[in-house]
Amino acid sequence: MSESTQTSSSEHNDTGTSMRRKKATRACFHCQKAHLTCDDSRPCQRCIKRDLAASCTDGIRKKAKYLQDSHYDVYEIIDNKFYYNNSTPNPIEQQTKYQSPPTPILTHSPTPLQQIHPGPFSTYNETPVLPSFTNNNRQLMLPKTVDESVYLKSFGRSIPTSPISPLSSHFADDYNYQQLFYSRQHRSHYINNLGQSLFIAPPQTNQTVFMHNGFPSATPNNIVDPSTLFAPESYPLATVNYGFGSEAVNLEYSILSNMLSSASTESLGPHNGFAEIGMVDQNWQQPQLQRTTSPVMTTPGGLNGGSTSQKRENSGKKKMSSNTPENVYANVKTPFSYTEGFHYLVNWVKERMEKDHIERIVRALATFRPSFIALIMNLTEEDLIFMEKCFQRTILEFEKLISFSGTPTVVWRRTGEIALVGKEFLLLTQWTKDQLLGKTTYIYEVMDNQSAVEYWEKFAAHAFDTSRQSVMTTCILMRPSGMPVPCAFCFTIKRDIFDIPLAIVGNLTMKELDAQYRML
DNA sequence: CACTTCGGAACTTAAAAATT
DNA sequence: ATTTTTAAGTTCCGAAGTGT
Repeated sequence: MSESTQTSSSEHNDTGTSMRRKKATRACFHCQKAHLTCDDSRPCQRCIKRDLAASCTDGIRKKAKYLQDSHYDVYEIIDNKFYYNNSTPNPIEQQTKYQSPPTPILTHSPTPLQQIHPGPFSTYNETPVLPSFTNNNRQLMLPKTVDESVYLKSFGRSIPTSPISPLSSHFADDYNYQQLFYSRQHRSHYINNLGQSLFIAPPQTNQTVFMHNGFPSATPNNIVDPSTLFAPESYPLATVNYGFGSEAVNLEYSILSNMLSSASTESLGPHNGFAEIGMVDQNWQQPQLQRTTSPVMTTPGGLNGGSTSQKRENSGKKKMSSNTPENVYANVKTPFSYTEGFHYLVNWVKERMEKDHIERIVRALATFRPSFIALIMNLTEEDLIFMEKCFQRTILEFEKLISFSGTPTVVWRRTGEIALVGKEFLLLTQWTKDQLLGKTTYIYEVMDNQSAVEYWEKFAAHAFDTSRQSVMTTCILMRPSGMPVPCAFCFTIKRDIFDIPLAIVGNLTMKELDAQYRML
């Protein structure tokens, strides 16, 4: 302890040869990976020497453990009301850890009461807890757990070299391996639990969907725990007890098991809006992943860094040939199948992400799934076809618009499938139009892992939040060369007439790197 | 002999516990 | 309220391995 003070205090008043050099406040990705001395400049000296200047970005830092399992990662306060989104802790840990109730999600405006509840609440014998703000549990106190506060704090003491570093970071596949074992001990505990929560067959539950007035609403969340409905602490119309406790688990199970195992639900035919989104429970307790034996999954892609970019040999790319409104209306004869996209997402994530990232994405998906189902369930095939026409028609309009804007822009579907790219985006990312549109490419595939996770979390949080359309954030795009491009990222969710996200328009501008180059 | 990899010591940070 | 302890994370030294 005294050692360390000595070292740091002597750093600039003493020329002694024995003096230890000051450590870099933040090692770059390459140095971190190589366990070598870095410095605070970007690109750092070592990277310059090794010709890695272009990709010298801040290394990844793990979120502190106490923050890792915080489910209040992203808060927003809007009109004194309070949304949360993002990763809930591993339910198993959570059970013991959080005596405190989940934070209710307030909808921005009263909407018709609607409930979807995934069966019995106490699968694991935990009683649903009532929401309350009076609790003084640290986890419920805003400033402590808000991402931003962490951010600010770190600014307070030592200014991070990269302003975007706390939010996103470059995550190369091979590095996942190291990450995974970086701190084996406490991690393995976490991973084991997660393994269980994700891959052990869930108890059987029937999902019931309650609608109010037969009226689907655009409420961000619609799980209502009946026991909280009449509780004084509960909110007048739509209280949420979701993402916590057993429901969360069930939903997670269902979404995962369904998405991972079910054969294509596409064949279910018309009137089954469920199939359309590919996130249905349709026999979800049936082919219950054979994984029960090995709860700890090995992430094939992530662990060996091997299967880098095995592209799906996309079967039938439904190209949007129509380039006039007339064509759109004439040519679209079937609904667009989103199922494939969601399945692909799950496989993609499974293949190249670390356990906790998988978990976060699955949770994010589970967050909007109920709303999705509620909205989609009473759509007819015709509606779906109509929506697809709308989509394609919209794309046509965007196409014109985008050609005039100078901002790198991409438009993708709710599954992430890229539908339109501006030339500035191509310049920025160095992908060719053909690479992105020629075969189905998903927006998260051109992001680094961390950014992909964050994107899905943010999308989940805003998918059904009609009070705001745009989300500002940052993300790191990956060039074909593997070079990360840190960007400011703003995306806008365009919804269809049923309030279902239809298209997402993303604007990206390069960040940080140009600043670094200017420093040279 | 140069270069790479990586175990683990040294250091940093921040929460929790102890002390005033 | 302040200080100390504890726990968990990060950096990078230097030993060991690999290539030429």
